[in-house]
Amino acid sequence: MSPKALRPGTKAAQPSEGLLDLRALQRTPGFMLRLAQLKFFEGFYEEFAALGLTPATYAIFVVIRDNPGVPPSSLASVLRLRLPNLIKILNELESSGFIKRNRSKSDRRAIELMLTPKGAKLIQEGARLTAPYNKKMLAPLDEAEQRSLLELLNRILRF
Amino acid sequence: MSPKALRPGTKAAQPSEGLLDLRALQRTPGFMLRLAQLKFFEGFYEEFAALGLTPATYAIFVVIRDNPGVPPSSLASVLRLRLPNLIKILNELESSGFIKRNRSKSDRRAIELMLTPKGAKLIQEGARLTAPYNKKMLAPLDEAEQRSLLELLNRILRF
DNA sequence: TATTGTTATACTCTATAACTATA
DNA sequence: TATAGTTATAGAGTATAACAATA
Repeated sequence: MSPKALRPGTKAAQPSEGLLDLRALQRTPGFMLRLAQLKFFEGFYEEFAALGLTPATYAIFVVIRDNPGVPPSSLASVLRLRLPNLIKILNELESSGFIKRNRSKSDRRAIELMLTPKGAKLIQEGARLTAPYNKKMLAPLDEAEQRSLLELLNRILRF
Repeated sequence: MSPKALRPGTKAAQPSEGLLDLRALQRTPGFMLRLAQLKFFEGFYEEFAALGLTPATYAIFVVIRDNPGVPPSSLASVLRLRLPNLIKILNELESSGFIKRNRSKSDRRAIELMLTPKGAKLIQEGARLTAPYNKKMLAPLDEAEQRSLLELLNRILRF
């Protein structure tokens, strides 16, 4: 692969950035996943800032859109958020008029989450930014490689 | 691919987890990267807890080991940590006797970071856990796919 | 004046415990 | 008694501003 700066075992002092031997980290999937995720989230904030969407609220909108009536507990589970932390976000989204909470008729403890028309409009606008955003983030990969990456990630997570 | 629960546009109420339509998120690289990273970090804490290593300190040890004399500013840059946040971790690692700070002779503002023998021993023990840990995390992928994933992540990050 | 390292501090994200209302 | 949702709160991670020492 990339013949990286070979810096043998010299005791050379203060190596400056760019000349560092990072090969061990480059072979560490967890570290590379962290850097990739940081890159995607930073890019997301730039791209979606005008709409006020964050990665978390984007995912929340998408799941409610595709699963109207989903309860907070299921939503927290699939998004890997703790329920109390999700509730805080839902409170903001509801008081801003983007989502609605309905009491279930069959189990009056349960909440059914729905998008309001305002929320549906917001995620629809967000969805229009998604393709160009992903394209920019994945620019170094060709189409087949982009599909491959997604498939490998899905397999790791056993979806 | 996986013929996922097809749930057409029924207005069906309170879909329970496992029956949710998550196809949009599964096609969202940023979201899948977040889930994969969470999986790797949770697995890391289980595997390395006995040694007291975190993902952050593991990476710090590896970079100093492979680049003795590296200054904090370069370290922060490659690990994508803000310098003040890295300094706090370095203070703990130094007072625990794992690393040492030397003043540079040529530029007396600069710090050269080194592992102590104790620190070198710790990362050596940590390195022995790395292969089995990565193998467990990547178990759903065969060898070629594991290499492919790493290479795609490296390309995204232009390493 | 600019740069390296450092401290102090604020903010966001995440985690746990406890409460309510329904079952 | 157990469960879904909620509140309060503590902790970890991450951000900016300001300062000391040196260049």
